Amino acid sequence: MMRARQTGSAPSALLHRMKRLGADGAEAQAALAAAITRSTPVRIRRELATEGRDQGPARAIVSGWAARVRLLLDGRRQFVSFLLPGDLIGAGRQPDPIAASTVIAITDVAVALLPESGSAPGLDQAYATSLALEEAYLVAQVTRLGRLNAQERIGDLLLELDERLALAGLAEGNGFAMPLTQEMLADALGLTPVHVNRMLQLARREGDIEWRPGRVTLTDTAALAQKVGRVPIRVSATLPSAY
Amino acid sequence: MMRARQTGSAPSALLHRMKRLGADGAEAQAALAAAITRSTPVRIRRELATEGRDQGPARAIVSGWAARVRLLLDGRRQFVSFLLPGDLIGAGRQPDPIAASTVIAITDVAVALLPESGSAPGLDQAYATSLALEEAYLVAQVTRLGRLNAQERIGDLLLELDERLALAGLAEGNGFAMPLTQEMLADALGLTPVHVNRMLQLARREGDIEWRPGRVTLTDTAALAQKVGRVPIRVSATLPSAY
DNA sequence: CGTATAATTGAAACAACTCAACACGCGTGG
DNA sequence: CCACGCGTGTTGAGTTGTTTCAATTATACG
Repeated sequence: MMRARQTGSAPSALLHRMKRLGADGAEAQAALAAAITRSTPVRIRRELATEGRDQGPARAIVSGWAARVRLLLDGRRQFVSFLLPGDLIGAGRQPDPIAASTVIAITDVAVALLPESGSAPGLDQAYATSLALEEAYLVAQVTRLGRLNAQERIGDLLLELDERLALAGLAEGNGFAMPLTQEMLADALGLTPVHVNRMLQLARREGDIEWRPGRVTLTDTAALAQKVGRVPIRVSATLPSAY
Repeated sequence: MMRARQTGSAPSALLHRMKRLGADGAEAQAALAAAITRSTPVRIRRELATEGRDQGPARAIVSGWAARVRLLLDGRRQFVSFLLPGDLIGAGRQPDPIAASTVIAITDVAVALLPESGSAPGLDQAYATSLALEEAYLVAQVTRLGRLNAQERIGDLLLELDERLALAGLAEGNGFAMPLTQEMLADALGLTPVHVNRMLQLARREGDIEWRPGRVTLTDTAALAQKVGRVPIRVSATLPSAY
């Protein structure tokens, strides 16, 4: 059940996503491609950043999944967000940044140092838009936890993951490779693993999803979106609204 | 019970906060002061931004409180965050930004247009740090909703408000003017107003807080922080850790 | 095979919700 | 100046969604 494999690498999720976010010039793409060739592997369960410590240089997930996590003193754990291929880490521009949360590799991951801000046209715009997207998804996570019930939370999160993987060019029809265990899902959704299990079964019985460990299929994304009341996320008027 | 008054204006929360975030040069302060003189009033309950619509130019709350809110289709409401005096709106740098959430005035509010990015040294740094802080508080809100129980959520949020007001120079000993109703608190904490009411009473009985409509007193912030397991938020190594 | 990790099930307990009624302060208009 | 209405806070009783605990079954992997 423990899959240490990377999930989704493809032509390159990072190139794909950054292009969609505005880094579509040849120069920017070349700089990113160069960064990717120099990317370093990070093993599953290793930390990419530590809460309260130096954030380090701006980086990107080239392949694999990671998660932003906060640990409470008594052992409770909250997954704040998931980092998918093409997502950025620490792309903010303030000096001496400190990580607000720990980032941990959920699968084996490849990480690249991001080209310097300003080193190619379009790059800064893509960084800024990525940051705005990140914040928009945080807002979505807040409403998910604050106002959705267990069933809705699960459906909504799966739709978000699908949406974001599509942005990175990792759409695979109506489902995707899914390295999260039910326990991780629980820690992301503010639920217990037991309850996540029961609600997943319910969703399966109702035909909303298929679930094999390691892979989810969303039977009908539009219907599911309607069912959980999800609206797609947009942060820029000039960006396609597909995600 | 309806207090339409502004809460907290003082010498100027915006100047105070931006100075603490790195805009401490005379030029930056002068630019901000000029912006403040040109600030416009916004009435309670009016919107400062609308989800899905153009975000508009970067602005700051000069006085009063606002909130970032998301409305679900069936009427459920989630307060994503509160905007206090000195907080920024739409300080991201991506082009054609779209608001990810509606911003609504909780009290009468004064709003100033922010000086252009790059128009004075230190300004951009303060903007970036403010953005990072905003994200850190979003992360805090996620853990609050995901992993804290009702009692802890209330204590934790009150401590955060205290912390942030202090950053804006609006600390008033051990309490502060509090324009939020219990219903708003409920919508921020993912609870029902009834339950918030009961938990507030509990907190009062246990001596953690005093509550008069319009004003909260935190009897012993350190003890309360310990009780709810709260750790103060930091985003920059060069910034004072006081908040 | 044997061991570890993940998924599943059942029963009982609990935190938080719902519904409905009531109290209170305050501004407003008659 | 009083009556009324409205937003807010408070209370009680019953219900429900989610948790807890503990045990069992599947699945991967060496």
